[in-house]
Amino acid sequence: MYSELFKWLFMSRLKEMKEVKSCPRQYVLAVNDTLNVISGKWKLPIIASLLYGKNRFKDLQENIDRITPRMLSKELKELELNGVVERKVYQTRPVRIEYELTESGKSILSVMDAMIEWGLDHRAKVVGT
Amino acid sequence: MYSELFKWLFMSRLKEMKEVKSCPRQYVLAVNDTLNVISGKWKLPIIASLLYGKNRFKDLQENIDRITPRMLSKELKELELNGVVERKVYQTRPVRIEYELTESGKSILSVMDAMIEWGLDHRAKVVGT
DNA sequence: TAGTTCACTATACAAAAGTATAGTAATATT
DNA sequence: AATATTACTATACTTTTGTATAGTGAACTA
Repeated sequence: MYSELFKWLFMSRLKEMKEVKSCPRQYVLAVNDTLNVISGKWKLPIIASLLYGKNRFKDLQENIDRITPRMLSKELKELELNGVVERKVYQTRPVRIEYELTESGKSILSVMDAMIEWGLDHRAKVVGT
Repeated sequence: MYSELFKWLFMSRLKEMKEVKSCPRQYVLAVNDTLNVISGKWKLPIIASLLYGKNRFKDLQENIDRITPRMLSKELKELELNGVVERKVYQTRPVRIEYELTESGKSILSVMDAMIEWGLDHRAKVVGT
């Protein structure tokens, strides 16, 4: 488990560098990578939609309530840059463009699992007290 | 595992409600709760700092590089509202105020673990290809 | 050939998130 | 009595993020 080590995390933001020498820098990067992929209003709905099977621009636009083409386009580009989504161009006439989750994209469900678990637990604790 | 069910998630943002009837609504809430707690520029550094043992306002301010008192105050209030942090007032003269992570706050490390794991994996895949 | 679909882009704007800088009130220290 | 520390708050501003609305160009369809 990383938890013990995580206590030494975030050295980039923490000042007392001497004491945080042993901090695993790559963990900070890993957390930031993950947050970049899932933060923002539309990233998760897009990922969920792609998991759900909708993969053309139009499909996504119809499937995700109130998203504008600008946002959809922008977010898809970012997700592609981040290696989470792949844009495939099929050379039919007319060309058909499909967006697919990469392996990494699909495996982000593991993070969702952790978030669901924590969220449910937390809600129970807060309501319970 | 929640993964299979997660495919039916995000009904709040998805239009085709008939097909998503079986969606576990509480999972969506759980994910949103979790994201609320960890998103923003300063939430994780604050949580990390508190784990690390720094718990007075001044400590946190010195420990978190470049945070302004306005942001620290604002974020601590939000974290308190969300049940992640507890503000304790000790009736000494002068009063001493300490911020502590609640049980929920501490357990958010499990989410971090998942994010570290995914982030490292993802980085390896992206660099590796 | 007029209209429709697909896959976007452009421009302008509004709202949310974060920053900079200064100030306050209570107490303690010299 | 003057200065310092703690725990903040207030005001104004900038940056980032997201929205609204319209338009483009290529192909297809009636």
